[in-house]
Amino acid sequence: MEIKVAIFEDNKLVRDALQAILNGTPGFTCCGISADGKHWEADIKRSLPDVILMDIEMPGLTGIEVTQKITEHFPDIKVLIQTVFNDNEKIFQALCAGASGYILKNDPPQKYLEAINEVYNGGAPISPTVAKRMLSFFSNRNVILVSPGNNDFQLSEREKEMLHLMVEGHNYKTIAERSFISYETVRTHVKHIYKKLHVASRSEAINKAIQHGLS
Amino acid sequence: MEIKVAIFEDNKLVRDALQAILNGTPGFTCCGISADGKHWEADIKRSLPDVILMDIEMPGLTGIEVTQKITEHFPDIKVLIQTVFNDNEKIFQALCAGASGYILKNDPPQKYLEAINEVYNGGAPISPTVAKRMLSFFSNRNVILVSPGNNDFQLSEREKEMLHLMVEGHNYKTIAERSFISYETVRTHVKHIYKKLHVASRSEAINKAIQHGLS
DNA sequence: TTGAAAATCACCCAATGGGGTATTGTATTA
DNA sequence: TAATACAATACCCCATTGGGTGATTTTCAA
Repeated sequence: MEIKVAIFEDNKLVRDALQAILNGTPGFTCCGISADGKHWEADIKRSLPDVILMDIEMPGLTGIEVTQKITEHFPDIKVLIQTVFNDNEKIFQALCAGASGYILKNDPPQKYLEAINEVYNGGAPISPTVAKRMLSFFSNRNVILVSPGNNDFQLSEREKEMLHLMVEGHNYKTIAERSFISYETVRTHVKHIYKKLHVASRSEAINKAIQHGLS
Repeated sequence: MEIKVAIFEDNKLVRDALQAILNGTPGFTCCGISADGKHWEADIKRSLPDVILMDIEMPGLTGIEVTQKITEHFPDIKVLIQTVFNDNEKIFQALCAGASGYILKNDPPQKYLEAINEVYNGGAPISPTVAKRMLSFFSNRNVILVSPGNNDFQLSEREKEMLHLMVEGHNYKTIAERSFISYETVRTHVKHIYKKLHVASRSEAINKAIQHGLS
């Protein structure tokens, strides 16, 4: 049984090269190629891949966002992210996106095939350089982990704005000034927020907001 | 030049076995062994290792705490953590402690030696199982990154407790009940906290506490 | 087109929070 | 031993916040 691989990659040269390598190697098939993430859902439903090779720097929807959506909607499909990891801040976003492995963009083709095989078999291939960057990124940091999802408190956009400003430590007056609305309107929004979050004070609201990633 | 390795491991059998392997292999020396982390600083200053093999589950000071202190005070010493990683929550604590690599406790001796060699040469060895756990741990989580250090607001222990309860959303009354002190005493502590943090309201204090990892 | 949210503003009253000041005992340290 | 810092307690005054009630306008979907 061949491993069906779909490619998301904006560079045509790289895209074609990867496709050629995959189709030219026994055990692998390239079942789909996409230059961007715009139609990721349709692309995937057509190609039905086992493994997706995802470029992290794509125009429009980034590879991170597409990976997030794919792992959410198609948890059985493994995503292998290829990156240069120049941007340090993106490392942990990419980590949280739910990919199954990370390889470097200038790893040799043989590494690509090994990595694809490894994720297909439930492994988690990480290139040494990527691993090193990951560790040094987390080294001596304080990180707060937030329970996933459950963001369905039905807060309106305006209410989310208010809550965000509250989390930042503002009071009614400064929130009103920043939002160009009256003090009393801010209070009304906040009352609605409290009802929706089932809390009765500012600090409880802030706590809940942070705990559920509403900030 | 031989690589000088110090061992932190509470199990005597494992400890002796590791020592024997290291001393029996050309290129490696065991320069120190410790059954716990109580005297980590003296131990290290005596043995002056290049690499430390750290057991994560030790009595007293945990391996995570010791690793944190070592990487803080001796940034040139590489720490290689050996773990079973049964406890999922510990993964990211271990990550943030600043270790240079992670291997599984039941990896074969050959893997140990390879890993020690790899960290010594600036690499970041991560056992496949550990890598898989790490990725699945971060998968689809929201994470808040916090600026490191700068915790020198000179808060007393009691004040930190108060602040912690405030961050959790409690009011004066419930803080007083939980801490078994009076309402007015809580208020006094909180006033002191506000002065030390240079804030003037609860939400600002909460914000600052989270931003600086005081919670 | 009619109704349901959402967004805006306002007033009242009670509860909570914030700032100042003061006293007492205890522990640590110079 | 004296000085210093911290913990704990208490009171006053006023600012801010929380809850209720009510109203107008807009927007969006059934």
